[in-house]
Amino acid sequence: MAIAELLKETVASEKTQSLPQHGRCHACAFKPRCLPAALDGEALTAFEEIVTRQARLLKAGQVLVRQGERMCDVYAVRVGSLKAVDNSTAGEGRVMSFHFPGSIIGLANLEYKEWTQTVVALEDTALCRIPVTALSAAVQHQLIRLISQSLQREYARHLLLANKGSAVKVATFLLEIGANRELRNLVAARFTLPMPQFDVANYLGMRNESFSRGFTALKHRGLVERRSNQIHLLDIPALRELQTSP
Amino acid sequence: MAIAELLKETVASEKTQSLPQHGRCHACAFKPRCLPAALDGEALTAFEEIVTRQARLLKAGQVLVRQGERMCDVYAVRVGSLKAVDNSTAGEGRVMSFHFPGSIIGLANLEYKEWTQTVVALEDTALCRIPVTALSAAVQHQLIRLISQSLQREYARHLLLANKGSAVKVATFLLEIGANRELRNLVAARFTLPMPQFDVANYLGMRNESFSRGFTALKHRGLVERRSNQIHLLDIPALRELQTSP
DNA sequence: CGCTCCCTTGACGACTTTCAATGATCGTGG
DNA sequence: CCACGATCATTGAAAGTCGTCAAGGGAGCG
Repeated sequence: MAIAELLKETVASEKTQSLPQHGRCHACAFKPRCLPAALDGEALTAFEEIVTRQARLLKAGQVLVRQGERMCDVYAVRVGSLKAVDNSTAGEGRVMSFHFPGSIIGLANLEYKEWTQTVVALEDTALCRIPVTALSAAVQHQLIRLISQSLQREYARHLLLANKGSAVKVATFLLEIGANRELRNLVAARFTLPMPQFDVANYLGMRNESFSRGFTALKHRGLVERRSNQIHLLDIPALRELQTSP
Repeated sequence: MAIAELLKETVASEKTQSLPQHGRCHACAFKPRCLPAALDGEALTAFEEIVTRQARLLKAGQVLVRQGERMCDVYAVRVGSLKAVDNSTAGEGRVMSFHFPGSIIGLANLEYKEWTQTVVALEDTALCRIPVTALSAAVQHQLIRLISQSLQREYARHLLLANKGSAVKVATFLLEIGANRELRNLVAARFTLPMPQFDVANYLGMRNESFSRGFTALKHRGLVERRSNQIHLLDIPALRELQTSP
């Protein structure tokens, strides 16, 4: 498959250190570590047996699931990235979350049996389809940890949305992306944003223009650099400091 | 116990319709339906066996758990109410959630083994202590539904924090309280807020003064009434309409 | 009665949004 | 290979909202 080949290259070229060796991931043909980071050991094995070969591939812009559809599966992201958009209110929708390799899509919808968000691929993306019926016994404990984590993350986002100015929001977002990449053994300080800027602004609860102003503020302080969607974090400690004090 | 007696009265007097009869709740001496609403049938029974007699009583203002403490248990609220406050940033802390009878406290902390929020009783409150070690097999499935629900709620709050003006935030909050009371078979349109106003304002990501202005805006339109902390929703449909359009 | 705590209201300043125009980047087709 | 158009990002100025500071009012409690 062309997409898989392409993405294989991406993963290989961006790798910076040798990956942990806790068993090869059979569900994912080319590299270990493409399943949720929180899963390991026997849980990982159990997980793999469930999802083996249940792959789904999307090109940039394609829709994974649409708000209102019946939900029968959750999806684990292997490579690529997606956004989850809420269209329930007027206007052009609000980006509720981004999903990168390792995250599971649909954790907020297990209770209501239909999708409450529309999920769209931001680039060529590969996923594992996981029937909710498969979420029993063996993996439930892991699942609980994952949802709990997500909930924690959302609380952090509340703090961000409520208090902070635009520059701080931008800085926090970029640091989050970096931290996420570190978990995936990629360089934290230099990366390409897969989504357009206005998606990020939307996610952070502000207008495109405000994001732009916030970003140039950081740029003028020499904390970040950018060409197109190529981001370079020049002074991560200073960015971290921004989050707490002013 | 004095508190329990007092609260028994409260529950009895506010009850509006006969409660569903799916088995008596042994863990809760006076009424059924004081355990999480999402639990029922055999799951409820299993739950009760675990938490039987593990009660904990708090007076208004008392701290249930403190941010940073080791977490060994989660808590189910039986009667009363609490707030969960994050103190990690500067300032006087941000209210992350309120907890009413039926909700479980600690769902976001299962992954990190310590409390990330300080939880304080808003009034005299009774809880069930539930060791996390007890969260196995029998109740895990229910637990997943509960956390998933919470996550969904947090997404809804994002929509609120990001888009809306102060009046809409106030309206949404009041409607949420009403909806929650409906689930507990209480009148939705008339209630007493157990928390001071500035806690609500904080929860909604705005200043006390902004909340006040938002509320009086609703009052002038004849949608709500208030004496002290006694709230009366005069026109619930109109309040709902506010949330969507302007 | 007077204290404290909390809510309300006003005025001003800071920040974000809005509207509008310009500029950059990329893909397409000539 | 260049030019064009489309999409997206930047920048400015005006308007609106919220935060801040300050003063006043009201309810509850000793």
